[in-house]
Amino acid sequence: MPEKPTIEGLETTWLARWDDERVYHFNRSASRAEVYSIDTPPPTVSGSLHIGHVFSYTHADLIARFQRMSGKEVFYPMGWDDNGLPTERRVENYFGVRCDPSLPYDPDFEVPASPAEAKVSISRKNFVELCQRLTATDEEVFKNLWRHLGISVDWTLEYSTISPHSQAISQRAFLEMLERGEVYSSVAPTLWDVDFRTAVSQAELEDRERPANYHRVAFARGDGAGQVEIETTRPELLASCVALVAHPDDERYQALFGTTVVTPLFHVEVPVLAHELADPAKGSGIAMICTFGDTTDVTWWRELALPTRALIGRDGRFLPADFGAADWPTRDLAAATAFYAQLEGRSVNQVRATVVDALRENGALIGELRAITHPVKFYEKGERPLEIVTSRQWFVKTLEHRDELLARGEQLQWHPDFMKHRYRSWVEGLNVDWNISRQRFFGVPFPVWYRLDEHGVVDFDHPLLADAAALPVDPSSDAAPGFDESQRHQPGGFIGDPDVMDTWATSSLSPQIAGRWGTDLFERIFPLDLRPQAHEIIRTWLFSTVVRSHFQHDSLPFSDALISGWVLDPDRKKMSKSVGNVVTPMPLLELHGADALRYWAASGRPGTDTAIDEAQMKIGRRLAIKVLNVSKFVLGRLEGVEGLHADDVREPLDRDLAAILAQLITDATAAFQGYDYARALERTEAFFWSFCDNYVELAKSRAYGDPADPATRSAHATLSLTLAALQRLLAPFVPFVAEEVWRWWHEGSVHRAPWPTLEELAGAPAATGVYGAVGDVLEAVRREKSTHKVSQRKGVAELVVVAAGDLLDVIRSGQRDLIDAGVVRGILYEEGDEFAVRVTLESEA
RNA sequence: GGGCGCUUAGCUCAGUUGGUUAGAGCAGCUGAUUUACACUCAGCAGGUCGGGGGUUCGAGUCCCUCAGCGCCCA
Repeated sequence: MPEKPTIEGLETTWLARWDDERVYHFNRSASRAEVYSIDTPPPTVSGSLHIGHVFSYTHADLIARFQRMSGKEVFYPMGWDDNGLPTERRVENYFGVRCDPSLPYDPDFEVPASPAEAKVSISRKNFVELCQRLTATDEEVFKNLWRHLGISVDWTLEYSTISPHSQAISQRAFLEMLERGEVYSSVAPTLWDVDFRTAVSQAELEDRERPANYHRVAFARGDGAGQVEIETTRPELLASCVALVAHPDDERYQALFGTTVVTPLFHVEVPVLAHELADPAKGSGIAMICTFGDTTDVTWWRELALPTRALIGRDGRFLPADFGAADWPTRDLAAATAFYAQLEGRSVNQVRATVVDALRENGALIGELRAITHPVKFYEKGERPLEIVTSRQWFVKTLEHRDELLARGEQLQWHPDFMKHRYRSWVEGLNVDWNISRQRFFGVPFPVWYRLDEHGVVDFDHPLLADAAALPVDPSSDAAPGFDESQRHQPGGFIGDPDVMDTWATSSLSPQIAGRWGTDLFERIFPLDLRPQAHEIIRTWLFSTVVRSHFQHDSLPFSDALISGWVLDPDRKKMSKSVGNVVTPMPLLELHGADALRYWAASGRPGTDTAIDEAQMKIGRRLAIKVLNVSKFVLGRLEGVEGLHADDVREPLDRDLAAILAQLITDATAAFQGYDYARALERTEAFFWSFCDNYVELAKSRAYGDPADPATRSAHATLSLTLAALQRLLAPFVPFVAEEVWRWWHEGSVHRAPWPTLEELAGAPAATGVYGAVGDVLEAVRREKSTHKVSQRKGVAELVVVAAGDLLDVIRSGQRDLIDAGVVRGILYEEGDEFAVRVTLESEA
């Protein structure tokens, strides 16, 4: 025990010792019943470090430490989600490169010294190498933060979602789903980001309010008898119009249903149809259906069995149009073709301007444009509105399992409970199967190839599957089973599936990856006990993990989900990059210390958004310092005192404190078991400060007495038992200082010490109220001294306590400590109904 | 449009199944002074618990309703 204890330097010391002693090492021989397993979120390492990370990872760590002290063997891995689009984008910007999969690998490639405006095109393999290079350094930064914060993961269980192991697991799971018919590929209209040039899934969408204009456009009736006016925000898609649609009950259009109209400019005859998704209140109540302007168009196209006249390509530019083909007739082929020639190859905005000008010129545009604001679907990381592009994609069948997935949500224990609504409303709102293919580069490839027939035509319907023993495979460089690499792209040969999987398609297997699915380890940890995560990824990570486990294991992947809230900026505003109010954790960690940051994080209850509050961190730091000081004092009193036991707690005041401590242990344990770490902290902290300021002051004089005196021994035993309990109750919250003070008088780590129980207090003594009653009297004495602005060491000439008889007896039993702590020269008791204390201070002389 | 959460002292938040004068910390104010701790200790002051209505002997807590803030889904 140091002469002058300080919290400076504790982090460095204990981080190293914990490593040396393997305090957080998971014992792989433990049985499932002995294990508490945690499905740690693998953070996206290419994202910036964020104070939100500190927040939610601390919450998980609090539970991990509680469970470890409760005797569980804690499986607490750490993963990195390094594959996927965020990494690609970061690599493009960081190195100034762009992936062009048509280029050959250049083994001598060196990155530009400084990223230039014009990006250098490199091969896929070169690109992937750069991704791996950058994520390796990013992961170090994250790891450094977790370690500094005292997160008690077993670093030997580290994984990354792009590692060969993860790829093998991900590919195996995919092949098994394919075998069971839970995944399929099809050519379908898909939401598409034209900048990233990839499909995106429903989970990655977000609506953004955008200004737009309603254009009123006249269509001639097919029989020449007048015209029909529709309103559209996307006149550029006029050429892909396949029908008009109105609500079946709409009086205005009853006569039109079953007839045809002709599109202006392109002279294409299209039917007028009825469908209940047409909104009579929107625009003129009749809309044009294009293939495809939005997801409603896709629904109409499918349900009304309309032809496909897709015009927008993967790069967002207009494709050639096949006017005059069988399902694309026009009454004026020459005019349609001539006008469309001005549109082909142009962007959406350019086409819109050209079409609107032409409509205005020929009189089909009616009146002025009408400005509106409406929600537009964006890829959450994208900058331009999503288009709908028809392409081949792999889908997981979620829609037909909706009811089972809803039942899984009910089966899961949510903390807080109301978070289950997020899951339910998401699953209820699913409208397309989960698209897991991405037309990108840094990800897990699909382990499939396709035959080419003698004409070089691809047979997508009979994919060639990788051998399970060969996983992981990369079909872009590994030859298909039974083929030779020379047959790639050759008639009669094969091609590899060009796509990679959605990041969530791999991270949804975090239990299988971390738990080494296929080995005995997996059986010891699955289903996991806890999924800790933030609420914004319920619809992605949590949902997708439930889907995979449901299909693969017919089980929930974990029994409990602990959902953390958001960290708000100090003004309670949501943090975002664009607003520029994102707070990075390292400076705060260095300024206030890990225990202090953890204390702040622990005060944020599950599911509750919490503002960054440096004042709260300072209180945590104060708590840590107090733990040092009170431990030093108590252990100073106990020097040379041997063999203390709960039976030595004899004095009424001490026994009552022990009773209150027993209640605290019961409460804190129950709170932790219910995942309410914040409540456990609040209770423990309140008791701790009362112990320091009241009990220690009351018992101090006794504690300085003769160790052989039973009263002194009682104080010593109480101080010892209480301190030992408090150090452990606080250990999950302030692990560094708790470890420091525990080791002053114990062998081994506090983080492997048993969680306090009532047994160590020799059962719970009955509460008598002495501690509270004596405290009330002491408070009255202190108030009197404060009011008279004299030292608390000032003597009290006479203290008169007025109370009911039984209460008087209680107070009398604590008299000795009260007299010492209050410096009381004389004490009198009076029977009375109203509790009162009269204090006469000693005169100045 | 459907749903969820929040609204308690200047600020941040506790208030378990309805039960005595509504709690804590911070900030503020007034003091103390060093045999664990100035990164300390004591004390004081501060609230018609968002508005309205209802149930009840009794409502911060239950019910209805309105408002504001935040979020989820469509």
